[in-house]
Amino acid sequence: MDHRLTAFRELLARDVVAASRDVLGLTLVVGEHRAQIVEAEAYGPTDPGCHAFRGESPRLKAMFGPPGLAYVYFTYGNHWMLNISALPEGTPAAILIRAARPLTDTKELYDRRPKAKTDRDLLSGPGKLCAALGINASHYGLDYFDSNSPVRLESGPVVTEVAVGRRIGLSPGKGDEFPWRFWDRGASAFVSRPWRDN
DNA sequence: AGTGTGATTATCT
DNA sequence: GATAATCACACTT
Repeated sequence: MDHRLTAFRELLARDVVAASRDVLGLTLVVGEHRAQIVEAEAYGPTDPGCHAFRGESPRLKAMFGPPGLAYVYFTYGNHWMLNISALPEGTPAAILIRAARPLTDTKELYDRRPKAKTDRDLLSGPGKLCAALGINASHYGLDYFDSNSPVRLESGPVVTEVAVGRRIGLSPGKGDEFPWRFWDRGASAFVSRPWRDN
């Protein structure tokens, strides 16, 4: 593991917000596909927007586990979401991977998302990303730092132009005002909501 | 570019 | 029985 990825791993163990910023630029590898992460959000303990706010449950096992596991869940009757568990075992936190830029052949991604017209439509949202990459319950709990894992992280450039905003989709009063969403300004065309800081 | 709404189901109260 | 870390489409400006 190179320095960039090692540094991210250490940050992931102690600061989920800082890690959500640092994850930008890293390479998400799913099977044969590779994509550069361009948008992410932090969810942590004492956060009303976090699924674990009301304590542990079977679904949340990965979030309560050690840092670097895939927390995958299904929502709105339609969409899978892909997260990276953070903070030490017993402390619930996660990074929601919201958008990425394809780095490898996109044929299969288009097959899985027939409505996509351009490469920017493939991974520009957490539900779209999971659909295009084929993420589902079978990926639950996988280790992002295991080089044999079907879902893993590899190194990538450090992103210096990082924009910050409020998290998307939270109800009023559930932490919707926390500035815990980060995206790569230089890749804004591949982000779920590129237009501005808020 | 922005607003509103329906789809559809696992999970928890 | 209510809710949800979304998406796509229709409609307005």
